[in-house]
Amino acid sequence: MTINLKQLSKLLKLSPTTVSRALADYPDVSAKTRARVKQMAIQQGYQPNPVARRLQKGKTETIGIVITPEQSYFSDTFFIDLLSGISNQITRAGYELILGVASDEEHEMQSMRRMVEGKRVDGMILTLIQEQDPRVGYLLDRDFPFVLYGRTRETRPYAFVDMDGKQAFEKACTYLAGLGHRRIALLNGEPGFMFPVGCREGYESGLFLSGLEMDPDLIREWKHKDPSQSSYRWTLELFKNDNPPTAILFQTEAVNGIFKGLDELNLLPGKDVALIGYDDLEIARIHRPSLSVLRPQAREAGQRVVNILMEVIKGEDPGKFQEIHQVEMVIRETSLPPS
Amino acid sequence: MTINLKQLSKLLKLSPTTVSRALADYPDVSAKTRARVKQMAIQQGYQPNPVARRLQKGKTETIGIVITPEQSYFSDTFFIDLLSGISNQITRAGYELILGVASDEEHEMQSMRRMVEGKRVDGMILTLIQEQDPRVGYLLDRDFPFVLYGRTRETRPYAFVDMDGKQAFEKACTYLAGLGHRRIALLNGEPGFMFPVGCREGYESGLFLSGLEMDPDLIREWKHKDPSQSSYRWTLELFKNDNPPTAILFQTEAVNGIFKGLDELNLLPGKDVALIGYDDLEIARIHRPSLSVLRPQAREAGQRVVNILMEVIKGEDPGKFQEIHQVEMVIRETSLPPS
DNA sequence: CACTTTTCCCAAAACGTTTTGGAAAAAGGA
DNA sequence: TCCTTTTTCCAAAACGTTTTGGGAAAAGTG
Repeated sequence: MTINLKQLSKLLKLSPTTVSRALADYPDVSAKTRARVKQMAIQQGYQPNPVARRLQKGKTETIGIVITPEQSYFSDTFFIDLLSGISNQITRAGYELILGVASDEEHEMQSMRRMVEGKRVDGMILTLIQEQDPRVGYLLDRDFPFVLYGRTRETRPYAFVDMDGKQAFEKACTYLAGLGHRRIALLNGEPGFMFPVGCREGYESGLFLSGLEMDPDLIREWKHKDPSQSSYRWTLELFKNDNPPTAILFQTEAVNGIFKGLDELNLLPGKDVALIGYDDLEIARIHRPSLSVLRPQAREAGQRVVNILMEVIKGEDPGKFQEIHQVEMVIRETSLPPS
Repeated sequence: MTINLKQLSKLLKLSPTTVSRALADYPDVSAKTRARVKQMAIQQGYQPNPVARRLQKGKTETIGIVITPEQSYFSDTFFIDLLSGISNQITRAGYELILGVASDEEHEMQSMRRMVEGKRVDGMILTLIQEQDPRVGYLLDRDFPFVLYGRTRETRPYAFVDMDGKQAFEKACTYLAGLGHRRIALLNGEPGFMFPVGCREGYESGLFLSGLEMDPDLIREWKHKDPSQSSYRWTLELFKNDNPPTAILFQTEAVNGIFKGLDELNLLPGKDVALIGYDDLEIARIHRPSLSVLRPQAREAGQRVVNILMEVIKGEDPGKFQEIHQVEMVIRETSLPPS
């Protein structure tokens, strides 16, 4: 059923060397035999055994990624889009993507160490990055190729692809201010992770650029493990304020809790309170009124992550690859002027 | 940094053969040297190169799975739980899980063929099974090891782990009937897939056992690609009925659309209409009123899938492994008697 | 003690590629 | 024609394991 190189070369009355080189387009095999070899290879359905190739090449041709279920991150389209971009690009390079699922931070590290120290991968992709992320230090210490989707606090140079959360939230904030909103709240992600840091910077910068004061009472943080519940509570709390917000910025994962909170307060989303979420999840499109969002291009980002990782594996300086991608704003029905 | 077998054996003044056999607990190496070898291996941080082992053993020690983004299947906890069970069990066996992400059915097949014909995996795991599933025929034809999470229409014997959707829906249906509901609707999954078939059987059986007539007007089907939108429309349509339902059975993925539809009709979930969903997603727990659900044990199922696949790879008859797991019912706040 | 059995170890082969370092044949140049 | 260069091919080594098939030494047996 599956033919190997030796058998194929016998069929062609050539040496395995020549067949191998013909298939790899080496110039030292004549055009005629090259064509003959390729045709026979196709006819016989020959595919080089990847395991043997890996051993000889000293590469695993494999990239590793570890995900954690808690990352409600896994919501809808966003993460799967990222993964889709990653997977396709890896396949295109003839590589493999191996997946670890870890229940907590400890197992996450354990799963990564198994891949790295067990020589199971040539490079790692990291997501859901923390401000102080032990994984980054670990990989830098042993000079192992990796790329972050996101950023962390680390002085040594490393490669990353990140969304410009700061610019995104600044844009959303100035947009709302431009509509006349004066009390804009931020329901931010969990502290400890890197992404909310940028969100907050953009939010503050947006307020400043619009000549608005920052009010600590209008900033709240929800939890990854329980986005809906925590955002629900914070929504109620925001409106206990004497001078409640007329607009809220948040991550779309938290939208269910916000809708629920507003509903309980008899406030209509979009009408009584303007809303702009980060991430274009399905719920954002189908909800009535539909949700205005900041839309990161997760698929493209995933592809870039892989392309960069390939360069780093080749030996390029990781510090050269630090990309910050712009985020577009999609105005739908929940971003009207204050009533 | 990373030591290999030859270097380790030199350090121990033993042959590579003996070291290899010592580490593998062969009886033909003395207890004393075995201990010595193992200690040195740990001290030197030796780990056998998996690629070399795979080549020699003629196995890839790798399992493949292909997912499609359209499977809104990916919602929250369910799929990630399944994947978590799969991943952990695979790691425990010293194997690897490689992941393909395919945008449509064609690429799904293509991704699988690459894994199978490219000798990249020893076995495949299939999810989101269709009634007529070309993947199953393909794998059976070439006698390649695989296990389904789900079932399909196929006469040849094959291994699967499935949830007893029939029993689950029957249980939910008779429960609601027992509360006094006489008009119970079914908002079923997309035709063509296998799961909705069982749901429908259970639903009909439940009605029958409760002495209720089946009414085709109370059965609707939503689309995978757009669960919320389609279920929203069907919800509105259900209540155009002269004799509308007092309860709805459905898959929890579709709950947003149902809530939206009920809201628009000024019907209170749980109070005016009883609801029981299949799958215990986050939204089910956090919604007020909280949603009664049928809860499949996805993690355990994932582990079983892997254990079975390992047996099939060893050469066991796949027909021996056909498991149907019971589904528990979690009564929360949306399953009250009719008002 | 002489023979058989058991214990313990190892050299060599094998897995299926790619790379290295030529070598033979063909072509080009005088 | 003879020498040099180019073209085209290949044998052997290498990648790092595990398995095969002994073989020497130690232990048991009569």
